[in-house]
Amino acid sequence: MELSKTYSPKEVEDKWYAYWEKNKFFSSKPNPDKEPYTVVIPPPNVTGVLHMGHMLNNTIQDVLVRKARMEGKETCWVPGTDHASIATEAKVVAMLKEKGINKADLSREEFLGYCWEWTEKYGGIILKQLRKLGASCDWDRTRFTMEPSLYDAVIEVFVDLYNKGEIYRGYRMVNWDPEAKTTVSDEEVIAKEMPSKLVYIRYFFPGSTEGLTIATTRPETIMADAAICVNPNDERYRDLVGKTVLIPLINKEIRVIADEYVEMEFGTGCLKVTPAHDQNDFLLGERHGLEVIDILSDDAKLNEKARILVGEDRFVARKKIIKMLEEAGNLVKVEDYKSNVGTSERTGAVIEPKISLQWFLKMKDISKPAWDNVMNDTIRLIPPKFKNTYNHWMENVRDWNISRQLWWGHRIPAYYLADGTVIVAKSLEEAVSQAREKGLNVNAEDLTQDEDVLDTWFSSWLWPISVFDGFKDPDNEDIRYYYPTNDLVTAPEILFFWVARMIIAGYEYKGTYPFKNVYLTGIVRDKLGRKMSKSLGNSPDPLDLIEQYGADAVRTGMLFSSPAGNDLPYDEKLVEQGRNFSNKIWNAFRLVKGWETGPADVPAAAIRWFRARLNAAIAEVREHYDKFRMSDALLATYNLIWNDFCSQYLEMVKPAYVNGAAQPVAPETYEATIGFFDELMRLAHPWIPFISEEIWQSLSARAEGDSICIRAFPKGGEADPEVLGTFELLTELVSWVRNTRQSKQISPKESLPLQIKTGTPERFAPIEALIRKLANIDVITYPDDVSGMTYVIKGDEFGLDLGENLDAESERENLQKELEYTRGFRKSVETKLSNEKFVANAKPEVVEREKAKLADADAKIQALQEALQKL
RNA sequence: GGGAGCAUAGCUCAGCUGGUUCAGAGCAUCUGCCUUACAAGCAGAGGGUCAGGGGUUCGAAUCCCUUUGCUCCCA
Repeated sequence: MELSKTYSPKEVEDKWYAYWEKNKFFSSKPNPDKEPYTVVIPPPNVTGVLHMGHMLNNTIQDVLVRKARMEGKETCWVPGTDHASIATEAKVVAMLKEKGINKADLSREEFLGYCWEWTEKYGGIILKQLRKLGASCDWDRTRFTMEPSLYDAVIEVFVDLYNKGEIYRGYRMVNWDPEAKTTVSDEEVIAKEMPSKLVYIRYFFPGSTEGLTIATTRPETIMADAAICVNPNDERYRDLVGKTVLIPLINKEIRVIADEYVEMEFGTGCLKVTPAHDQNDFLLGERHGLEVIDILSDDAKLNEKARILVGEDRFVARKKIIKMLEEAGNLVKVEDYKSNVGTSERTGAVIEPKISLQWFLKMKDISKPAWDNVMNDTIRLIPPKFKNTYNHWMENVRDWNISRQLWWGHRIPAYYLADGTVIVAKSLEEAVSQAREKGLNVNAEDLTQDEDVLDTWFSSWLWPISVFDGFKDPDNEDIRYYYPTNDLVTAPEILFFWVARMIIAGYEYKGTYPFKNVYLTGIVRDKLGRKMSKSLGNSPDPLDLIEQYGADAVRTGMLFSSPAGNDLPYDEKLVEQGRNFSNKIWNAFRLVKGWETGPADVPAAAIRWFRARLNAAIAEVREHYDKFRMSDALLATYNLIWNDFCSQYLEMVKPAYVNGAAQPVAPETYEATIGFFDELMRLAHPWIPFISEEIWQSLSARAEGDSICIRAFPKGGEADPEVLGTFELLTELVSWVRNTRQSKQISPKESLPLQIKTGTPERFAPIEALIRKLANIDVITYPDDVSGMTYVIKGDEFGLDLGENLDAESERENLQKELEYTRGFRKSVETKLSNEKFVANAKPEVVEREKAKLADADAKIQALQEALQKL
């Protein structure tokens, strides 16, 4: 069969993925005889599509999972999606708008119907895309946060925490999106620097022409002022504390208070305190018992509490009020100013800090075990630098606002009576019976359920438990076997939103950690260092990349340069490098497959060497894996295959051509090489699952239903240091010959004679054939003296007779330079060794090493001197 | 404003408990090759005050202090 010169991944990848799925290699059942290895996927948005961040994150998971599977563990990678309240609702609202339908005109049920329709249409896309990447998830276990079992879990947990007194309802400052008319979470607020005005306004004392001046960027909120605040250490205003001033235009009397929060240097040092419309002012208001006056309606227009400008939009009011203040004689001056303004990620509207009635989860007590067990390394964060960030967050943990003014999601199971009494229960029926138990004479019609839904994270924090139905059926086989899971791979951006909260839920509901290791990936950035995003249009489409280069190439490309926790500066060159790697492997395979076996010499030394080299590399790769150094593990595998196997080993053993005909290789050579190739493919399989399977299947006859996926990951063995040392010598010698040819412009095709002067000719005997082959040497002799171009490795001397090509003068110069360098080197080693403190303090093996360096240098100097004399 | 991190070759980064090969890898550059697996390749080469300064140590890219310049998180 003729094999193409270049590897074409497309058919190969589709073929093998279908084969894997058909044979259910990725499905898992609890097996008490095997050690479980479990990973839960960070659920992507149900209506999302695959982006570069998913690619990075899921490739790392797949590598870990595939390796564990090959190591014989009962491996279970649970896939799924979350419902993404805000994102999905926004998409559905936009879709309806295009059809001319307004959400406000729909009933809750009608709207949810559209949401489910949307979910069914787009919900599976991202999971299909993960298959293209090669993700070895147990697809039969695919879960969704809105499916019945997981939905019920969320409701159950809410009720439970409410009954434990951990959930309460209260007024809090939230990020209000006046366009979407909902609360948005902190991470959905994007700070933008915007030009604004700093307005200086005079507040007069009652019945006086005296007053004080404040500076504000929000003059339209003065009607909501509850106080003026100054710093208690501020000499200028000390006397004013306790007095009152009048709010301009509405002449309302407010107090002057003192608090260290106020910065004396900023503005005039006087701060107007508006508890309803600023987070810090709200806290200040709480401390000083100030009134909260909300003058804005849900769509950010002034309401009747403002008394003036009622019905005006906040930005229009801002302009108008400046003019009014000027006319009333309260305006001092207006300065240009730049301020950071929060905007909504979804709608772009300027976020309004707003007092609102919300549901909260108390965090202080419930998060304690989650805090402790990360700090004491029961759960390891990788890289560990994130412990600092985690600690800081836990130290200052704030109550979690879990309600969202949306419809798509888990509806809060709180039921209200007409008088405002709240009953929290799993269902309306239970709420009714609960109310009756309390002696209330109510029917279902008397209860109204809370309109709001829960934050999406309030369902995904249960993910590692709920995917195994750990709430519905707390003692089932799956949860007992798979929980706690092993590794979690995710982005540092959601360390608190998701990871910390899963740990909290883990301890609260299972009494133990949800996973052992948390690997935090970096963020994929473009060449300019910008985060890849759809709106910037700087992200390649992952599926196009896979189409163009193959999934294996994209996987390796992503991982070549992505140490844990560090950002990945994406460059298509990396994917190209990945593709080239596939191609290299493919061509090595073509070479080996083309061999005919027959009577021939066996390059035993080469085989012995590669065995040793392979063992050393496997040990190195395993160590990198153990420490989660993914890029290093990949690069070690890559270099082993490309440099050691292809450039060195295959060149050593491949048959020569005689009279245009390829010579046969010995059966032993063929067997050994196929064996190595097999092992290399297994070692590389987690990184490049498709091509490794393709080649592995063709190396030897395989049974139907067999796969590299389920074969053993190489364990390696002792790497003979003697053999490795001899080959280092060989490599240096060959490089020198090649280098000499290059600099003297002698064709690689012209063979040369080599002289070796050594005290240990037995070291060279087994590698003579290899020297001949790799350096194109015809005759090797062992004279007492070498001549021509000479070279020294440790104490051995080598000579190449170049005839007229030899330039004695430049050769002398080279040797002289080498000699000087070696003498300098020797001197530095000697200085070290003659330093008593060094010999006394350094570890014995370090001293031994220095002594060996000295001996080597001595031998080399002697050999160099001899060579120089002969010239 | 509070906290954390980073600075090593033109670029992206390794360098793990201070000590062989300690100044590395990949990409890029340059030179020579279409050598019967691979030009998506082969064989070579050049390139660095380890951000600046100080200290600890027999010994520092590595530990400590400091200056400068970036980044992230929290407010």
